[in-house]
Amino acid sequence: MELASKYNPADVEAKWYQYWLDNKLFSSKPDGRKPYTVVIPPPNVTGVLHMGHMLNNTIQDILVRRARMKGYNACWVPGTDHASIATEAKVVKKLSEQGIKKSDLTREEFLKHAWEWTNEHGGIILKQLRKLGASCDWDRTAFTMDEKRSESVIKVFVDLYNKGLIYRGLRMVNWDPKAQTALSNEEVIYKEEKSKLYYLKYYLTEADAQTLNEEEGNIIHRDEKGLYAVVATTRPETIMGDTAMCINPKDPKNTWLKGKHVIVPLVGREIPVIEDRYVEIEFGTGCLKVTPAHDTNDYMLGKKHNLETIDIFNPDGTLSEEAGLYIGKDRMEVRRLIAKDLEAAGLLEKIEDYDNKVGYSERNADTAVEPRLCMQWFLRMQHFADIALPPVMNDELKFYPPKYKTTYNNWLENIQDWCISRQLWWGHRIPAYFLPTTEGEEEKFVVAQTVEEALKLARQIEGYEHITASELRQDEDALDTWFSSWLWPISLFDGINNPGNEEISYYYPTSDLVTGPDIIFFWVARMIMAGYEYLGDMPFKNVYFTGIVRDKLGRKMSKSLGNSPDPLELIERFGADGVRMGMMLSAPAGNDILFDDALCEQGRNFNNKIWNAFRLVKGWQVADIEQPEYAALATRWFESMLAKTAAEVDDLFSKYRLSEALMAVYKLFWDEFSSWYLEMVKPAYINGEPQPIDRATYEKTLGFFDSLLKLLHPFMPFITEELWQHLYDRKEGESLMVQELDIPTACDEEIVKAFEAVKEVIGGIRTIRLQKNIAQKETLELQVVGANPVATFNSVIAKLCNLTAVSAVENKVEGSASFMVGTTEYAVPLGSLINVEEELKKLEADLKYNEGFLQSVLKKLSNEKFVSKAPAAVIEMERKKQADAESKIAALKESIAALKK
RNA sequence: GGGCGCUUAGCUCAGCUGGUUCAGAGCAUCUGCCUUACAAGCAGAGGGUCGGGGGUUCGAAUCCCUCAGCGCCCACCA
Repeated sequence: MELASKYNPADVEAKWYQYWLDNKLFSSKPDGRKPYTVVIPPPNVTGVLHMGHMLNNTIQDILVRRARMKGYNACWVPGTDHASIATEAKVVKKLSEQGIKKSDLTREEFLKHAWEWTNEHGGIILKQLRKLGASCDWDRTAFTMDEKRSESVIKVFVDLYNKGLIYRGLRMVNWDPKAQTALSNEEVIYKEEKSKLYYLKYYLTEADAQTLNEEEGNIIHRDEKGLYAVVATTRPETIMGDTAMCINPKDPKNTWLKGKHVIVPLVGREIPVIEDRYVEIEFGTGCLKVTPAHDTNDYMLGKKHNLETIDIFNPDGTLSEEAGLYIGKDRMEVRRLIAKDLEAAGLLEKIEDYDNKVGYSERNADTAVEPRLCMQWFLRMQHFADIALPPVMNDELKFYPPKYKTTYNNWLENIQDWCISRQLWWGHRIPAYFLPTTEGEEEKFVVAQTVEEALKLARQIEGYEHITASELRQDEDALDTWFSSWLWPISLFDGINNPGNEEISYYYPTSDLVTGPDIIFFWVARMIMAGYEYLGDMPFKNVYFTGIVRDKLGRKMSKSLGNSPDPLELIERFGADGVRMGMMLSAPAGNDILFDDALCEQGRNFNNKIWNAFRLVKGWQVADIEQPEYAALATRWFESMLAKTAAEVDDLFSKYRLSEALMAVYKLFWDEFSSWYLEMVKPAYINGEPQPIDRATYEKTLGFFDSLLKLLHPFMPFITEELWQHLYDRKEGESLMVQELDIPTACDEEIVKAFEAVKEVIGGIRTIRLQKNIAQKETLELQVVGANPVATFNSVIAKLCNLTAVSAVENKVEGSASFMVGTTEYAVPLGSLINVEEELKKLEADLKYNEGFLQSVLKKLSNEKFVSKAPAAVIEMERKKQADAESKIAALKESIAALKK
């Protein structure tokens, strides 16, 4: 067959992917083999493939393909996540572009739009993964909001409610005013921000001012309008919600305020001064304004001191009627306005620059989260922390790299209840049904999987015996997206709806989870919790945390920076295999990877190398001739190299050191196989005619190639399949991806070691050729002074260096260039070509180094403490170093003397 | 404020249960080659007092202390 001199990935990738699909090679069903299971971290259904997905899925595919070739029944389950808040935001945006407001739609109408959007964009990302070569069992493709998954979520909600682990309560939650929903603590990202600290004047009430004795202190603030306290705040727009001022009881500078009342600036409301140790004496003036409705700590203070709560915000972040001022204006605008108005009214003492942290919504990066008091659903987490912590801490379930155990431990030890309700429509609707109640009466509800069951439960409540379904009102809220994702490893095998079924029993616990450390709390920890709660076992045995993909300057990839390459375009430029290799070359587990196109280029170049090696081997004419000695040696040596590397790769995979495993195979192919082995066995040309190769060597070489392709396949599936198909005649339906990776790992260390010396000898001769500018075509001769430790390989050395003879001599001839390998001296007679002065210089430099080395060894050996305390083996080693150095020095001196004659 | 991690060649990293001439790899660089598999290549070479300082030890990139710089996570100083 004719092969181009350059590999063109575009020619073969689509073909082989389709071939794998057609032959159902990705599909998995429970059988007698051991399972190897991976569940994909489901990307957002409307998402587009980015570099993070590329890294993540390349790693998963490498693990899955390798497991498959190692004899496991490999099952990689793909799917997407409905990503409630992100998707809903996208749909809202799209609708608003069409002039439709969400508030004008009914829930049903909105969901219709959302499903349309999902069906249109959904799964694009999964299609893109195919270009990468992902060997997912596509027949299993799931969606967190498909029927089975939804049913599982609802069932779990009801179960946890019945176990008393889910409760409903009025709490201070993180409110996203843009999406108009509550968020969990984990969904809030705190950012350092340059803001202002406003010092506001709170005047004492006249009555209180009069009770104050003039002499009581000189720290009392006074101006023409009276006595006042100063409060420092970053949020002056919340003063309408102030219901107290708080001081620390131990704060001497504020004792004069004890028991007094002050007037909220602009608002005019009279509020009490309360005392609480929570207040930092050193911060600002030591006076804190308390706004129980709009700050978590203030809320806590409010509860403790029985303060009134005034909610001055609407859900969208504008000021409400309750505020009394600035009604309908946005909170951020009000901050600017009120500062001016306070200033104008002489109520603003000063403004200082101040750095503080502001919480933002994870999904609406530009929206500052507003603490807000509202009724939400919560999951009690202590129970889950208790079951999920030990298995990770005692390494039953392993984290790679293990440093994330600390992070995990930290979070679980300080666990807080999980706010699971979201004021969204896109998601799993909470299966709680409210019963009609009269004004002022406490709300009543039932929780059940269906309306029918809810009705049954409702009718058991006194006074509701005759209630009808239409009188039940289902909770409007949806569940947090992660409340479905946490069941993923279980729900994919229908283990919630159908416990103990064949699939869940076979595939669970899954093997490896590959994900980013950014979702360790959102997802990883919670899956572990759900796993132990519902199956009494871990959801996966190992977690591989990838790093973040950054650009080569170390910056995060982002749309706004424009530094994120389009993965599909990269695949077009370098081929999927090239890109996969580019991702893997610098991706040790847990380390951020600094992505650079050059790495993909390296991958592409490697593909080309493999391709051309294949062209060489398949281009040989085979003849039934005797195997030359050098070829027999070469095959014996490479067999050992292959075994050695296979063992090394096994070990590296067991430690999840994938980039190092790839590097080991890369070097095996490029250096050992191409540069050494093929050069050794390659038949010569005689009179411009290529000579045939002997059959034994040829067949061995094809066998090596086959093994190399197997080792490489998990990393670069396409090119390896293409070449494997051409290596021998293959039957329709056969594929490399299901071959067994069974390379023997027993290695002849002796020959490997001996050959390292041979390489050095050959390198020595090549250096001489280069330095003396002697073309490879010109033959040379090699003399070995004294015993020849590489005599076995003489035929190999002769072939690679184009030597007429390798001979052992007592003394090398005059006019030869020499070098040392170990303690043996090698010489290449060059006659008049030799430059005595240069040669001397070289030898003398070498001598100097060795004498210095000997000195340091002798110094060590003459140190009595060393000799008495170091272990015998170490001392022995030093003695050997000494002997070697002495013998080298003697040889060098002899050479120098000979040259000087 | 607490916790974790990092700093080794121009770049990205490995080595770190102390001792194999241990100072390594890949890329980049330099030199010579278009040699009939591959210039997306071949052959060869140079390059680091292992962030600074101190200590333990016969011996430290490796263990301890300290300083500096960087990164991440957690936390209710408005």
